[in-house]
Amino acid sequence: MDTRERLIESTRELLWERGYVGTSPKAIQQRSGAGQGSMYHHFHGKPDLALAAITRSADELRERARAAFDGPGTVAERIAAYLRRERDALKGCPVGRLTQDPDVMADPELRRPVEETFAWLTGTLAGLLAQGRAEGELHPALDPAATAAALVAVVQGGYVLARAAGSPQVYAQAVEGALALVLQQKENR
Amino acid sequence: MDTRERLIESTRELLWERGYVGTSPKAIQQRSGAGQGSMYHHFHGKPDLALAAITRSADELRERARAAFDGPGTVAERIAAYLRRERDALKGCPVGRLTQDPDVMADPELRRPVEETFAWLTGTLAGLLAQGRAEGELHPALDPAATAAALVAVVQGGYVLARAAGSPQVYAQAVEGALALVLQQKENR
DNA sequence: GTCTATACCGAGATAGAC
DNA sequence: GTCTATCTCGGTATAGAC
Repeated sequence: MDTRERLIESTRELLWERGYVGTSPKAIQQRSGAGQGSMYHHFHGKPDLALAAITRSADELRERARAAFDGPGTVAERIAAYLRRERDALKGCPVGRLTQDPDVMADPELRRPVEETFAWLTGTLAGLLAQGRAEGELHPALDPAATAAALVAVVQGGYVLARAAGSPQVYAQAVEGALALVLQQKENR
Repeated sequence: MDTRERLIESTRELLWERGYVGTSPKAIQQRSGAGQGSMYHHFHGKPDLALAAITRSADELRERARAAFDGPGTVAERIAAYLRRERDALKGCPVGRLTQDPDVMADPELRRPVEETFAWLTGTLAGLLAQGRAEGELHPALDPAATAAALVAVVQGGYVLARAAGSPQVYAQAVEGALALVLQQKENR
């Protein structure tokens, strides 16, 4: 991995662990093993480097979600697979976390990937839910957009609960609770 | 409002807006109108002041939730009232946000109020759900603890979605989606 | 209780040598 | 491309006068 690459990866880790305000150029340099001059040679500064890191994290999240959504099985199974996918609940969501970073939200460039990621995520999930409803797999009264928003929110909020409790268990509990509500519609249909 | 009080309130606002790492003593002094010496007279430093602010925010959250939970109406109505309560979705949760602050989570003293708040919240909500189930108001197969975790997560995650989208609408959508899933059980019973 | 002075360190970046 | 030197500012706190 070359220097530029190590800088981006180190920044991704630090943004995930400490957020934008909590991440200093010096910390990035130390973790990546790159020197001061090296970092400023490859990037214009902290925001520039952060943009590269955030964009990559957003892309990665999208790909992982797509893999579950496009996987095998019924709509319900694919949604369950997405929600139950192994996650490091205590670390939280590398993209969702940026939402709490005032400096990220204040910068349109840094903010865009975050905004687009969640728009895509809820939109895609809503499409999947609509499909499941059309195929009679889900309750006809189910609102795809609202349900999609609720499910994505459960994941993001599940991280909050897990971190607050200091245990990943609560995350799993929240997800199972939500899943039970969605899937139960099938049985009651 | 005396100086000490203004210091606490200003810190609460800043922690809410910018988090712990993003809040400097200087910023607190400016917002509260208190001088350097004044702040260090009333508090031992940033962590001490933050503890007072966090504790108060946690207490406040608890009281507001209790008001909804103990309000009039059926269990379903009280839960709906809690979820639909007016919230400043774009600002997020003053307590949940701290969960993303590495320095807060690393300090047991600062962390405790956060942990306790969510434990109480999910526990209380679970009790309410269990009551609703016992009284035949909710589906007998509903898991109170898991459902409570899911609902609290929807609120916390709803804030994330709202901030990502830059619009409070998404928050409302997520909450309504979750509520529809929970209440629908009643109709299908 | 509140003020000002002072101190030290890290954040964030630039300049120029190699 | 990478290194070191240097710069300026703000974060965080202490000391002592008033």
